[in-house]
Amino acid sequence: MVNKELTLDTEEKILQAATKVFERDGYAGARMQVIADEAGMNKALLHYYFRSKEKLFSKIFLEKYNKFFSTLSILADQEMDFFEKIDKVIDSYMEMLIQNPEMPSMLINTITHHPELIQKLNTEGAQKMRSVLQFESEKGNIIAVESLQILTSVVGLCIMPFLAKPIAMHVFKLDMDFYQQVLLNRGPFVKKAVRAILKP
Amino acid sequence: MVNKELTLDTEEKILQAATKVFERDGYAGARMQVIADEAGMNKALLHYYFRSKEKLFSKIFLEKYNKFFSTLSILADQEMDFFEKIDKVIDSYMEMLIQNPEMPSMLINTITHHPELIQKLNTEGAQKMRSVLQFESEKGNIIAVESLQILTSVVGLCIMPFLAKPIAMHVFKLDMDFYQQVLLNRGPFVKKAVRAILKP
DNA sequence: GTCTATAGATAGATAGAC
DNA sequence: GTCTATCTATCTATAGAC
Repeated sequence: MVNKELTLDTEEKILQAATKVFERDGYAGARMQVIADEAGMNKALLHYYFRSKEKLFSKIFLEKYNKFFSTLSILADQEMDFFEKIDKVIDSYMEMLIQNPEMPSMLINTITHHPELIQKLNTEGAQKMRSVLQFESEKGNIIAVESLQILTSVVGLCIMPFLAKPIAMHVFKLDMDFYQQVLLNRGPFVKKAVRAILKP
Repeated sequence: MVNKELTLDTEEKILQAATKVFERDGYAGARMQVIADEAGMNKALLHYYFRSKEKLFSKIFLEKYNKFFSTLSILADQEMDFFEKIDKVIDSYMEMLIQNPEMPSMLINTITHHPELIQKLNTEGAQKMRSVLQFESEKGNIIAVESLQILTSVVGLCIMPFLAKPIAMHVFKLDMDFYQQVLLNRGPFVKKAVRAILKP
């Protein structure tokens, strides 16, 4: 197996470079010229392959986020204890976040600048999870509350330290290593927190 | 007292119009021409009063967010029961969020596009709150865990339904009235949730 | 202070050679 | 498919009249 870098075809090179630049600079801050430089080719080629900046971003965005939502769908369908299932959701969130810490802020930025893309996200996985919560709530296994309150709590608990990283590091004068440790400890903390919240 | 609109001087008119447009469109999406139209005057006047788009945004951003941080500072200093203090923080968050639901996403967008502005935020209030948490944790009144885990949890629980609003409404096919009710019920839910999390 | 007109710069997109 | 050169649109910012 040769070095993957060398075997990438042009389209893949563009997608990889664009992903990097969009993650770092956001949609508005990203420049087609910078993506071209990063991919080691000319600007015109980006348009040859993807027509426009908008279409290039759309492709990357939907692939990234729909992949995560489909993970959610698979988990919802599996036969297992409810709390085990919640733990697996949290694990899957944390794994994704450690690998892609910019995903939450990229999603928020996209809501502001490309609300139409939100309409194209797969909704199945999240819907299934909501049903699971409603079922457990009706059985009395967890607190009786609108399931949206629980869903937003789990998501908020998972992603907040990633969203807040730049502010928290400035406000509390923290270094990268310390903050990274906080992030790595987040999963176990959230699991305990969610159990405490859900107790009827 | 006459209608406030009529008595505003030019500078205030600009600030009000700009606030509205920046909130709705974000910094990158905002247009000086649109702000001028909204304020009922010419584009050149905006530059006459504020020099540049950047300076205009900076002024509005810092005023808005530092005001909230100073509220936090005042609360931290007050003599009262710890859990009462936490409840007041949550009340103050929820009140601000109901009035300004776009504040969290505006802050996230600013982190991406103007990281230098983050450096100018008042840090005192949040630092005091962290000390309060560390003190209670050492006394054994609440769980023993890095105080950042708790701070990010409280903030995350409060703001998540506001950040997630467009996505949640799409994914679960909800109408505005229903979602507004979820937001109004958030405060009491978060108070209970935080108590559950903090129990040693 | 407030306006009209315009300069100046940037960046996405395309034409056309190879 | 890939490149260079260029068009075109957009938007911030300023010059200058009133």
